[in-house]
Amino acid sequence: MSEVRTRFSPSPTGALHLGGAHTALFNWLIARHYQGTFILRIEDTDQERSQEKFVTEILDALTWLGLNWDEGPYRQMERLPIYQDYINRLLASGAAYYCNCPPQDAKARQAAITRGEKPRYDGHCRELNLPAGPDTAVRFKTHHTGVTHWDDQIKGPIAFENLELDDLVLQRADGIPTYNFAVVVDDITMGVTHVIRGEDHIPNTPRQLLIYEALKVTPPFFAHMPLMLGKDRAKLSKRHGALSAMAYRDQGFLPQSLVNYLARLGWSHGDQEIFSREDLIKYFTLKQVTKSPGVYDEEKLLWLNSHYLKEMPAPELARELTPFLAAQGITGPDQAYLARVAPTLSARCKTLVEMAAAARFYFLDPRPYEEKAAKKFLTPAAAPTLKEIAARLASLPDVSEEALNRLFTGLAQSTGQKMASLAQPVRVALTGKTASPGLYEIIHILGREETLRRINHGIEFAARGAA
RNA sequence: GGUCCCAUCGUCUAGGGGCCUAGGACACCGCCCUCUCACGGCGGAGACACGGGUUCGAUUCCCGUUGGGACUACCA
Repeated sequence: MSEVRTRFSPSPTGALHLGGAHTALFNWLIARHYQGTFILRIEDTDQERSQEKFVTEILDALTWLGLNWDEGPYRQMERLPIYQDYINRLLASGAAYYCNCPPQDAKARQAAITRGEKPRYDGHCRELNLPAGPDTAVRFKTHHTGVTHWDDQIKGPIAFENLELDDLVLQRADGIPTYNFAVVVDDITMGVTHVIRGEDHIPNTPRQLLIYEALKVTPPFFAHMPLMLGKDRAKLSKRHGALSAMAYRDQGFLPQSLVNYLARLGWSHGDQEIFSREDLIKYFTLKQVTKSPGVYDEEKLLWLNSHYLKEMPAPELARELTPFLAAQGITGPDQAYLARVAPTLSARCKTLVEMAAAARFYFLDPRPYEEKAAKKFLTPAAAPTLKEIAARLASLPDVSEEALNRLFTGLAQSTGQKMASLAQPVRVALTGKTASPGLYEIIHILGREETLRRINHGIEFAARGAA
């Protein structure tokens, strides 16, 4: 096979959401798998809704996800002369014609659908041979007979009766091309070999195929991916709380989690669930893409994220965690200290946001204590125990985890108290909570001095029943 | 409404005629580990939408039904 060229072509009318990231990933993966080229194209012909800030956001999101592009970003609005050239060819060959009918009214169209009618252009100007002029659009002269079909690389053979298609507008009255025409011209001129997009584009494909035919160009392969659905099984959208890729970053997800999750939605490689980027590039082919749509499941994404959090080396984890600490009021944390802190938290947290919150006590005084925790464990009865622990801790030669283990188990044996009744009051004094990383590792990281300070505060609280 | 797409545990999926007593993963439940919470380990519950064919034999192939979805613009 000659060079494989895929493209991702978002319209900058919103941020890059999960569905878009899914499509972008599949295109990127195919390009990388076949050592081809991944093209980025901005489809900004909708002047009304396109915004420059979304272009920036989309580029940032793709970059964050690690979906680097080899060509582009091309912008359709910068390619107007190219489309005009192709329009002229179609006009010249009689495959297109001018039309000055008023644009179809959106409301009227909806009404027609609910009435059970098919809203389609009546072909009024089809044979009128109108010249160019103001308020004049260019329409495609669709064959009324025959069948248009293709062998979809994911879905298999798909066919449409040409009679079902009407004469679509190729170029608006203002000279700007419409989607179905611009894609074809772009995919031709950019040498795209595999058009991989959501299955919501299936109905567009026969129209585009007819344009290829009129242009006498061999069409690329088409592959229509299964859509990503919300819990209600409808196409994922804002009302499902579908977030932009960047929002996932802000919620403490790692890009590798998202990439792994998105790759496994609609694609599989045997029973494997965890895929490195290299694995994905090595194994990803269209053959293993499923036909049926998949429901977005945040629990599984969360599981993947916790997996990658656990697996991440401490220094890197410290670096990733740093920006999230700011929200906790912790700025410019010592990276070496944070690199000791982070691994104690990584198995207990599913996102960086959670982890930053859980890291709080390592940097800040745990008071005020969590009310229930203090009430249950920092009781007057616990005060003597805490004092004894403080005393023994003060005279401990070193605060290694082994030494601490001996201290606590020794105390448990000599006093006959359960470990839990020894550990929990200390835990609350040190962290303000009943759940935390292991006591010995906390003490070891906090250091003897800080630990004693906090235990003493705990003793004060326990003695007088208040902070 | 019309056209098109889809159909295995709640979810993501493996399997594409006999290997299926249908496998894995998330979530769920139980047990173990244990200073708490997690991690981890072990175990459990849980699916081939329905009806016809084809075949010695269908989860797997064909048709239909049902269900779900997408599209139906001078949006992309």
